[in-house]
Amino acid sequence: MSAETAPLAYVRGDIAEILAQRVRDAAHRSLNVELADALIRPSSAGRGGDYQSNAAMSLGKKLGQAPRVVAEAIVSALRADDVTSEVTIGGPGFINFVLRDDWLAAQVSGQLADTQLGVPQSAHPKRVVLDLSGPNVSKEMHVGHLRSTIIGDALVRLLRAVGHEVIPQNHVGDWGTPFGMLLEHLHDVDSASGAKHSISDLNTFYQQARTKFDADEDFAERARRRVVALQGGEPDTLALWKELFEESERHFMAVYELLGVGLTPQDTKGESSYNDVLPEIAAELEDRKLAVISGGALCAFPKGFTNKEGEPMPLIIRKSDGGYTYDTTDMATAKYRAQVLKADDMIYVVDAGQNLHFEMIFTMAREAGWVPDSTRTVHVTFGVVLGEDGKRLRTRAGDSVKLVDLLEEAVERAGEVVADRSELSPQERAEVARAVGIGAVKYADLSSDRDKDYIFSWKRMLAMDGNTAVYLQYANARIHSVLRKAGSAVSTGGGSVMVDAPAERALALSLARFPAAVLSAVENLQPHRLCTYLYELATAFSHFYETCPIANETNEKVRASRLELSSATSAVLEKGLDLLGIATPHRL
RNA sequence: GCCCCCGUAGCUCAGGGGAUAGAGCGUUCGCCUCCUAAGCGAAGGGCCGCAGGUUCGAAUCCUGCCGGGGGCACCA
Repeated sequence: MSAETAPLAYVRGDIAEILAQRVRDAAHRSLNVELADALIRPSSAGRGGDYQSNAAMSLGKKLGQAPRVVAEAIVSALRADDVTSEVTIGGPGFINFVLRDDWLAAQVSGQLADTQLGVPQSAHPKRVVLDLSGPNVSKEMHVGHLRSTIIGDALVRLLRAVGHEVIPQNHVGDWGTPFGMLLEHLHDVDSASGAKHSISDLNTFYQQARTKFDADEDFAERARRRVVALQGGEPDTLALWKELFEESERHFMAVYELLGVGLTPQDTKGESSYNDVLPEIAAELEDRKLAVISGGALCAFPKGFTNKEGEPMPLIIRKSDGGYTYDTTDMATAKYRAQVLKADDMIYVVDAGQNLHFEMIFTMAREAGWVPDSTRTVHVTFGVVLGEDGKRLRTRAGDSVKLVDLLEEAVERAGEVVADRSELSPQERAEVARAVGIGAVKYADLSSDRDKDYIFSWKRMLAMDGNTAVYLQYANARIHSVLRKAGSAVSTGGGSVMVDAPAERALALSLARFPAAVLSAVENLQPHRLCTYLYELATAFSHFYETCPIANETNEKVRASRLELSSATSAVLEKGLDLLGIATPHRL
């Protein structure tokens, strides 16, 4: 037992790591084995422990001993009294750990005084180039851009939180065949190209151009020539293009602002910015025999990819008409990110449909020696946004839903919910509606496994119960309310946390797991792991709130402790939601 | 034809080698003279798509099927 030993002081990071180290040490001392993994996991429900080690079973097999005997050997050699109050062996050889109450209390106090709330900085900080959002110039942003933008932004925040340097790259679609169509069409209908065009005009123009392109061969030919003019830098064409670009970027920034996403014009590095190097890219691949003419086009064949006919599958580096494709642009982009930006990691947050394309690009860029083996290339995929009918989300007319409309509706719907909150001023209500509405949309996107398609449902995402942003925001608002009532500023860690009641203990344990949740989200590039954690924390708080009086508690020491637990919960909720890009109003 | 993703409670989703598979919604039943009831508690609900295999142990890993989605030569 632990009574004689002082508890281990506050430690940053995943608390399971501490137990893992102790178990490895014990296994080394008692059995003379090096445990690669102590297999520490949160305890199964109802087993009375906080954490368990599952290492004895496999180790027993390896050593030819009964798992329970191995477990006993490890436990007898274990030196963990400063962390645990009880260590038992259960079942075939599970080692169960109960953490010391006073250590948990010290963890929470320490966290509260720590600006990082326990989240450790990476021992090997990396430079991460992260591709996200990627809207198209002259098209309004639609739901198709939602996920890349939201998930990408959350990943930027998460990676930075653990100490990585992140360079966001907004690879906007501002070049290529569609612009030939669009520019040629604009030229047809409005030869005085100095006229200003709003983004929704452009959206309409775009659709008209598309229709004309498909129906009118003469127009299609002119459009192709217009692409060549654009790529060749013909002044009038370029001037008109620039207008489109600037109007579009104003629109993008307005959407990012509304969404609360940190992207700025400095992060924009569109397809057009690689235009000048495309000939060099093609020439280098051709000179080095990495690309050959096939069917009239210059093609590179990365190893291991075949098409329907079982033939090698190409990246089209230069079309038979001399133009370049997004294969070329993406090769140039990969080279730039690896060699100019000197990325350690290159992350692309792009829908799952592009998987084959990026696998080919990554493979070819490595074959060309542009991306070194030491640089990690990751395609962070995500599924489609579905309507409640289970089909791709569309408007009634069958068009893709404009992002601005969607977000405005979110704020409006949230506003209706907030309307009867009489204690809020009109201005506060507007701010709260925004935080709740936008938060709901973002959280709905972030809270389930990104690889899955998800069903967009207003009713569910704005629900007060369950794993939603509002529920978390509400929990946090309640805490602020309690703290106001208590006349206490948000505590910054007076070290007065005591862990006694079951609900206090459960809350403290949940708080102490925050760093592990962040690390898990970062390592797997899965924001939903943090969401799941935050929901568990909010649930633990709700239980604590129901069963433990806080501001009304008469025992001063207990009251101070509970206020500090509440403050810590608020701090973690706010930090956690901030890492997801979600606002946390103090009043709802 | 080949490749990628998905299949867990009626619905929406967690869990991705460990003990008795968890939430929320919906259903049923409780809880506001008490810090925000936008809340909390309880009950009921499961051949974890199917079949093999690996393992002391499989919802989890492997193989093959079935079902859904996506991709596979000059659009991006």
